[in-house]
Amino acid sequence: MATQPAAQRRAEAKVMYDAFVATCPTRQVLAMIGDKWVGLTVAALSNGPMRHGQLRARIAGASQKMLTQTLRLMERDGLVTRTVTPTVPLRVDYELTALGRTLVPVLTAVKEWSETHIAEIMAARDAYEARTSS
Amino acid sequence: MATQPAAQRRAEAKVMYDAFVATCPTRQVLAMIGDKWVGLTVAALSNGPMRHGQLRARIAGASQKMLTQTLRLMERDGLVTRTVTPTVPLRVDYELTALGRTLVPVLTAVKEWSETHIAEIMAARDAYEARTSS
DNA sequence: CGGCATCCCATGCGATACTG
DNA sequence: CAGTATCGCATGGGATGCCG
Repeated sequence: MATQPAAQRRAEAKVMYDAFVATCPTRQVLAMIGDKWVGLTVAALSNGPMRHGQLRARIAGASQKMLTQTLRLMERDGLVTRTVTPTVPLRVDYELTALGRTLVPVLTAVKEWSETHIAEIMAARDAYEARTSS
Repeated sequence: MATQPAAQRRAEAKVMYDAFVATCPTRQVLAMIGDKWVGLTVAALSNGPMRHGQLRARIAGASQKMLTQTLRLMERDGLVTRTVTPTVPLRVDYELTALGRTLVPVLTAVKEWSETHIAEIMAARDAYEARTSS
């Protein structure tokens, strides 16, 4: 079948894109903080260490699985420390690292932009709905 | 079976969470800019209007479907304008709105945080790998 | 050229049940 | 109490082909 130019170009582009993503810090970080639960977790921990169960209660809506998964991810990326106290029953505390705390202002900036512009966004959505459903 | 406390509490918590998310500006915005392609698209358009095809080439890795979908979403949220010139062949230009441009500094802040701390993150990942695969 | 509809696979994520 | 494993549905997103 010789070559399949279109498909091949696509494949190459994808590889290049993947490589790009792999080396682009911003994309990685955006994926991280854009994660469904990371933002909330950082916010919850910004007041001090919390136990797994406390976080569960604080975040309400995250399944236990998702919370664990999110915390593991954040631990891996050096945003939180995980401290196990092997008593019975077990006790596990999570705390923001120095790196994790530097993320707080960034999330605050996003938060402020959000609160400032949410009304415009909602208005745009309403206008869009009105325009398209006519 | 009277009531099913656990399941019921879960259900209620979920409803409350959904309501919370629906009204929490930050979560909505985080979901928006955390979207796989929105960040790159804003970056691409920050230099001026671009045509659909140009964006395709610029972003390389986004399928046509995803690009269109992303642009629609951004149009809906009032971040970009979509201008159709009904020539043959068709020509469509996208441009950031005033609202869209206010988002640029926020993304820039994220970008700067990323570039500053990516090394730490990578180091944390390596350390984590080394620790867990031992 | 740009957009939409269809098909289809990969992944995300919740529910549940079990282990330490 | 914290975590893991399994299942199953819902969604994301790519490929392709047709229409304006």
